[in-house]
Amino acid sequence: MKPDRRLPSARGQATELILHKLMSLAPIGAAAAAVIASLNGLQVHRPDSELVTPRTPVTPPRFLVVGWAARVRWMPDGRRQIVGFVLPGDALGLQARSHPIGSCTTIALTRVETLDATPVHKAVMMEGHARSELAEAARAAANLEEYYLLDQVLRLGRQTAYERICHLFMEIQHRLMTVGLATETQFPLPLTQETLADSTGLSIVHVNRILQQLRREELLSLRNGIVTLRRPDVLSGIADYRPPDPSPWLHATSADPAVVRTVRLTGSGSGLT
Amino acid sequence: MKPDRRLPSARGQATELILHKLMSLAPIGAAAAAVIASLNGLQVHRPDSELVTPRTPVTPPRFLVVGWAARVRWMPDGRRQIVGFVLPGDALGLQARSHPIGSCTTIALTRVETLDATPVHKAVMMEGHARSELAEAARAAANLEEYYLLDQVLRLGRQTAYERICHLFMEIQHRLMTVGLATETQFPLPLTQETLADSTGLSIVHVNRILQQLRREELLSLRNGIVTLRRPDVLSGIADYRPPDPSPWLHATSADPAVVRTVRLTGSGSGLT
DNA sequence: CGATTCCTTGAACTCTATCAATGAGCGTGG
DNA sequence: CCACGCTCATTGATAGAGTTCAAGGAATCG
Repeated sequence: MKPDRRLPSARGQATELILHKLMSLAPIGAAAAAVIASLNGLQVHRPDSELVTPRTPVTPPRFLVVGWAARVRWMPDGRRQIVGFVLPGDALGLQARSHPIGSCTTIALTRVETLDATPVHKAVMMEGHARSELAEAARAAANLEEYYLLDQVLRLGRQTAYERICHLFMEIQHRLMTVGLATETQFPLPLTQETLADSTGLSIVHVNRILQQLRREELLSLRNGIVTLRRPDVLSGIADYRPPDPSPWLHATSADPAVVRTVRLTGSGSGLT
Repeated sequence: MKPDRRLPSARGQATELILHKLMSLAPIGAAAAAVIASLNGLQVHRPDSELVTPRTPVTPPRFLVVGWAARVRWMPDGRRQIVGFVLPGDALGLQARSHPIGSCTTIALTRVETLDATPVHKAVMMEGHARSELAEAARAAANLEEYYLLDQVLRLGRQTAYERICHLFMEIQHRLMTVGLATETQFPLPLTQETLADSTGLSIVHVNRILQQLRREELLSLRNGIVTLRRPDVLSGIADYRPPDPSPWLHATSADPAVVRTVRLTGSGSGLT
């Protein structure tokens, strides 16, 4: 793997991003935060490389911190379906359930950077002290993952092409916002229309036409891999988008504000090179 | 709840069914088998009743032992999507991840009977002795559940109506066979065509036409809620159906044959009244 | 026997896929 | 610097898969 020759604070930003996400899922104390801050073992993966291979346990578990990946399922005739996207802050193979199975491959859609999540995995396993905070966060993350999977089923099963695209964009915007990589109206979308088609169960051509329509209607724009939501309210109405409500998972009081405040994400860079 | 006024051995059959399924997922020793055999707290649920309500923890966790249920997601305009079916032997809310979330309701599609799974839940939680066998089985069951969810995504995203129906039937046949409720060529299907449509993302009318076609081609028949696969090989070819491979989850040697032999399911009754 | 519920069938329509071709952007090498 | 090859986006024309509307039949039940 190539050495990391970018901003010196790259690793720090990465761990902050993970911490930011976990804190949105469960209260995270100083001890748990220290575990996150200690993560290292940066790996860089080239586009199209396989991050997770079916039937092969993920060794070791990792956090994706830069770039996008997708869980993909193939049919023998070449059709493929993207089951879900893996975005910065998401884990690969952290939950035992999460990956070894599924017989679906996870591939990098862009250049991807991952961190070794073994310390978190260990902390989760030996259900010790405040480390159970990490266990709770991991469970919440798995719940979230399932939530997005169910959203995907709803999109594919009962929404029109138009609704599917809107819904997917709202989901991505929401997910990226929780890790500080999107604003209320903008987010990076480093996907080809073919990838979009494989996620929404549509043909490339039709994805293109829906995007044209959305632009024509001035609901959004998409240039240089950046989506701008011009009418977020209208879009979420079209899609009937409902963001997941994390509150049911936050059994305890929400995270200590003091801790939260120490973790300010720096700017809203795209996180995509 | 109505008292159970059917075969005296009903509860015994139910626990055998669960044991049968768990043994297909992980080695189950005598101690763990005893936990299963001790399950009680039979409840009867009427068709259309809610077994699991979104945002409400399942209390207590249960095993479905008779009948069919479905996890359902609604849209405000009345469209609904069935995310997956819950068949005899499946758990409701056993895995922490499994249900409290998802914001999807589980409804009984037929008359349903459930057993209180609390003893199993406790055994899984306090990761004691051979009880970890139950934990392993529970994890494997959760993996399986995810597998079926991914199959559903593939069906909805990239298969034609014809393929979807075939694929779904192969999945159901396979799942019912693992609990002794189906043969190689026959299984009960207590679903209306509307339910089938809501699962496959199709319209009722189109489901009807696909079924007509499959009958006309003599690939299967469907009468009185019984599906007969006349050409299982052809059907699984059409659907590109691949049954989940449990071997990756069976880390240890397969279940003790002596124990297996004690658990003979009685006949192949439909289990559906 | 009427009232439901579910299944079946036909006809018209529409959404989405497929086929085919063109254009824009980009990196490479001569 | 430009030509070439490549990938990706775009557009039109056509075809097909699946939906919607509407109505009739079969089975069940009180």
